[in-house]
Amino acid sequence: MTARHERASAILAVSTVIFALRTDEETAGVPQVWLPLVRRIREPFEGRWALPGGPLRVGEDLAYAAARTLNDTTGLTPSYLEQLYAFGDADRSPGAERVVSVVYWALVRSEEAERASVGENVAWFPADDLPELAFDHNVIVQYALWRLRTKMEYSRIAHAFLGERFTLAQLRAVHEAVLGKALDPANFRRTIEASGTVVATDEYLTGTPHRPPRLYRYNDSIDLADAGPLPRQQHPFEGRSA
Amino acid sequence: MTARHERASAILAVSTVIFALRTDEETAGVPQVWLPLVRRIREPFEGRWALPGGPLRVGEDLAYAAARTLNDTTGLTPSYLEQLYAFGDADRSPGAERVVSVVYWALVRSEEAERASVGENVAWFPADDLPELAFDHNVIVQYALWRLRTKMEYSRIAHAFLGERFTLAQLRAVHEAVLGKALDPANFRRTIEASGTVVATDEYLTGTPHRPPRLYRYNDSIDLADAGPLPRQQHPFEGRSA
DNA sequence: TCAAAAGTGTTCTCAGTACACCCATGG
DNA sequence: CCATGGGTGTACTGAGAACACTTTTGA
Repeated sequence: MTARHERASAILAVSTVIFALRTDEETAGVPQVWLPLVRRIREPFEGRWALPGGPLRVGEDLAYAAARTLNDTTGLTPSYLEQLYAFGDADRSPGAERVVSVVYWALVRSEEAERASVGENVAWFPADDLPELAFDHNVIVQYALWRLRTKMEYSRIAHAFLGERFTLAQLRAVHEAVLGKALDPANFRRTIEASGTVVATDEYLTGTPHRPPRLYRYNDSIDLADAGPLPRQQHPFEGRSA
Repeated sequence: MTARHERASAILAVSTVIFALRTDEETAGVPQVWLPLVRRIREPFEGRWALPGGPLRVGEDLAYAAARTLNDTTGLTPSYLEQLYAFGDADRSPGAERVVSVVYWALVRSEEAERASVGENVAWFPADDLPELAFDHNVIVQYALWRLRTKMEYSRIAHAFLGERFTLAQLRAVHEAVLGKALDPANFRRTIEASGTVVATDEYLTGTPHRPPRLYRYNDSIDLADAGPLPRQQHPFEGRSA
């Protein structure tokens, strides 16, 4: 009949797909989407790369656990964090007990991404050229990428890759990197300005070899109105510097 | 550091928000969105209405568990089932141990909804006029309703409320009920026909007090392409008749 | 022949796109 | 003064909204 107080027979974990823009040496200045992965140090899939994550602690909210575990493993503090999907198919962890993973996706600013701890067991990979990952993590990353691209087109998340002030060219570069195609500068400018998501400041970026572009800032007063009626929890975890 | 093999300190359950269109006596033929709820028979929130659901069984996929528990409690078989969100805030189950709920939302055809078991502990409610529910279920229903409305505008889920053959007026009535506003019949027809989501049959619905409308059917050959790269699992649970 | 819904045609608006062109700065 | 990206103007296109109009049935 209805729910008994049996224990659900599953381990509950939280993982996060972290996206940042990085400029590869090869791609010569054109930023691309990268993500940090951690190497597994035990079976199953020992030695394989996997999404950062960990178990949910007592009294810890899901979003908080996502932010905490990603910080523990990569040292990063995300500027955007959103739940992606709960993966719980019975066969996703062959041999071992079934794990239900509540997966989040996160964005980090480029400056923040520089500071990330890298080492033997943490490394960055281009999002559309990954090795074979542990568990079903390849599928998960694909889905997260799809969500990132889809949401980029109707939402305001691009700002989460940038700092406080930015030029429209920088904002456009974010869109281009995520969508993987060039955008018309003139039309992009008009679309963004019409949306009211950014506000022009009276500052300009100097030192360029051409006309100095105006700096803009994020317009906080605009309601996102695209995440549905779920209560906002924009920054569930304000970084704990080591 | 990374995930230990500790047990996550949470009970894992699956619940479902079930939507169907019903024609109230009061609203005189205009269908509205309704949903079935079950009455809780133990603490916490004993006596309150709640979403149907239950614990996840060993070796059972999440979507399957959603379809099974909703069938167990309401007797319904959904024509559409999709994951909504994982709710796991530490304080959502006051007093009791924290429960992480993976919530699904489902659509059932009107004929199927008629057959639903109703009784002392199962009843239907209009979706936008609910009593105070157990746990955070009011918020969950609000979110599911938002998803239903959002998805209705760019996807093909409306068919899940109807049978094999239907008129465009019936399809339009589904949209109108979900969106809560009237739509222009002429423009609706053109939009739907242009989308290629339905195919005209050479049958007509007779017995109307006016010109008999043509019957259409769902176009299976069109890819939805709106759910992202997640593997399809359209009908995880093919009803188990009691 | 009339009411009512099925179905068609026409126009308007607006967002997105393509692309020509001027502006301002460092070298 | 010139190369380069910043920034503006303008025209084209397609989707959606508004609404007038014709068609086909039962009563």
